[in-house]
Amino acid sequence: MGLQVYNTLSKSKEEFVPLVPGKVRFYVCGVTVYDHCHIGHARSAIVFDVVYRYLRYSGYEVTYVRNFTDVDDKIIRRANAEGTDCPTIAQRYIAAFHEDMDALGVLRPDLEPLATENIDSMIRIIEKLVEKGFAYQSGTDVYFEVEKFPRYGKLSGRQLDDMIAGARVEVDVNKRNPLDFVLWKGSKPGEPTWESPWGPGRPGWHIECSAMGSRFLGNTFDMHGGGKDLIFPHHENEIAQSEAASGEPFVRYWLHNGFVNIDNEKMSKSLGNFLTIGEVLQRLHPEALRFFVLSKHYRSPIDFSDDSITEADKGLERLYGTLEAVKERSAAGRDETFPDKVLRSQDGELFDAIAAFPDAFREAMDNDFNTAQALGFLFGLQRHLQRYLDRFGQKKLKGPAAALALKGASAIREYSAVLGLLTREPEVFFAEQRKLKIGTTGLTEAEVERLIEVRNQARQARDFQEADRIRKDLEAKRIQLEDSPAGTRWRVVS
RNA sequence: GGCGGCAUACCCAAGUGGUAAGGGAGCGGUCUGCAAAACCGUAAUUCAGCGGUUCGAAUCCGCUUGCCGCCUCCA
Repeated sequence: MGLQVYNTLSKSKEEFVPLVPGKVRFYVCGVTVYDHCHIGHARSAIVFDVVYRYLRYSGYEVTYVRNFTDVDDKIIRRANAEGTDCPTIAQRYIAAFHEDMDALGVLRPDLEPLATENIDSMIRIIEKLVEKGFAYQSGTDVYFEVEKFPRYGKLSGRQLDDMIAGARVEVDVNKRNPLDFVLWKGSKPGEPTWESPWGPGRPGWHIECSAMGSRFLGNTFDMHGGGKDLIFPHHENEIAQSEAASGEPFVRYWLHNGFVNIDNEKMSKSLGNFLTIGEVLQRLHPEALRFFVLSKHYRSPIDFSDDSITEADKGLERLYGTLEAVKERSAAGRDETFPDKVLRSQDGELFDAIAAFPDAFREAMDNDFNTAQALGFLFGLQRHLQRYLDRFGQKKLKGPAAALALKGASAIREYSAVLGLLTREPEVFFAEQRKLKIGTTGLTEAEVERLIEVRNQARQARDFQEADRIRKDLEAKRIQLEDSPAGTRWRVVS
């Protein structure tokens, strides 16, 4: 069985069959660039990054588009507040977004279109909608008339009547139906403006994604992703506009990721429990944030807390710890190759675990991107590998013994790379961890290293009382020492 | 009011009809000068409760309880 994905449209898992065999056209709603991104954006970006990576790993040729909404009320407001213009604001936060994504190891999509560079496409769709009678001009605005589109509500599972009955639908005298949404807004003084058949103005939010999606991926494309909160109205409206205009189905599979809560509360600016990606990366390794996100299924809500990120941190360190051990202990014999029979004779259990791993990993990922299960399998392989290393005590591995260990390590790295994890050399990772956390201890790296040096001299002189005293002092400052034949390592514990 | 989701060991979490993965914490052991890390062992006769379908259910159906999200800009 191949890839199964949960499709919001059918509310069930479906076999993924791309429109064109071997190719996937994939669109994800990007961000509105008016402020720094928060960890909710990070989750969405990481989740769909893994979808992208896994599709490519599975052999698909993927065209991945993620837009920037760079014209919007919030951007205008911010520009006015700062006495500058919208492009300045947009460019600043696009740069910040890229900085965050790069730090998180989120791959750049194949295309990152800007709304403001696709106004013509939007106008053409709106023209077609007016022509076909799905849209009407009212004053200086143009609206989509939801009652003209019978399938309205099919994604979010709502009935028009139910929605109107809800108390929170805004009343607007310009609209024929309160649920009609704006396609084109007549401009007010001081706002960015484009010429159009309906006078100067700017596009509504929903039409942007319809236009960029169809322009770069065609009238019908395979996958569209975004946060759960976009299901209604944004994605519902995209479907209505696009399908009304083209007369073709818009998207085959809709994927939506769950929210991030903070200490079991919804993250929001009004609650003040808002964490930007930049803030979190001040104290948490980017791969640990990734690990945290991927340790739970992408559609479920996830709770960000000190405990949950500490767990993620420890899990990652365990994985990297084994990679480091392999690297240190298997230096010799790196270039030698041995037949499987020879490798298997070193340790049948490890050899078989390595051989069985790819299918297990794929099975997990094929099941609607079950990264949590995939991670579980990764730990299984890690344990086999570490157990194998431990069999040799402190001895260095050579020849086929080393080759088997290296084979295990490269299996771990190959598949964790599909998750965007374990992408660094282990010693680089641990050095980054120390650098990140040393600030919370009140010491500097140099001070710690000097104390370790003093302690090791004491140990050499067999003055264990002094050595243990230094270690205890460091421990009190949350610095943990590990003695090994390769020397003394240290880390900051949470 | 409408729509949808969730409830699995101390905590996090996978499991979607065949007899409970994994991680963290704890406890015991191995290793170690002692530690730490790692490894080994240990933890749910049971999956919110009740009823039903089935040879068989955490998994399907119904009801009950509790929690959460969306319906307004939102990842």
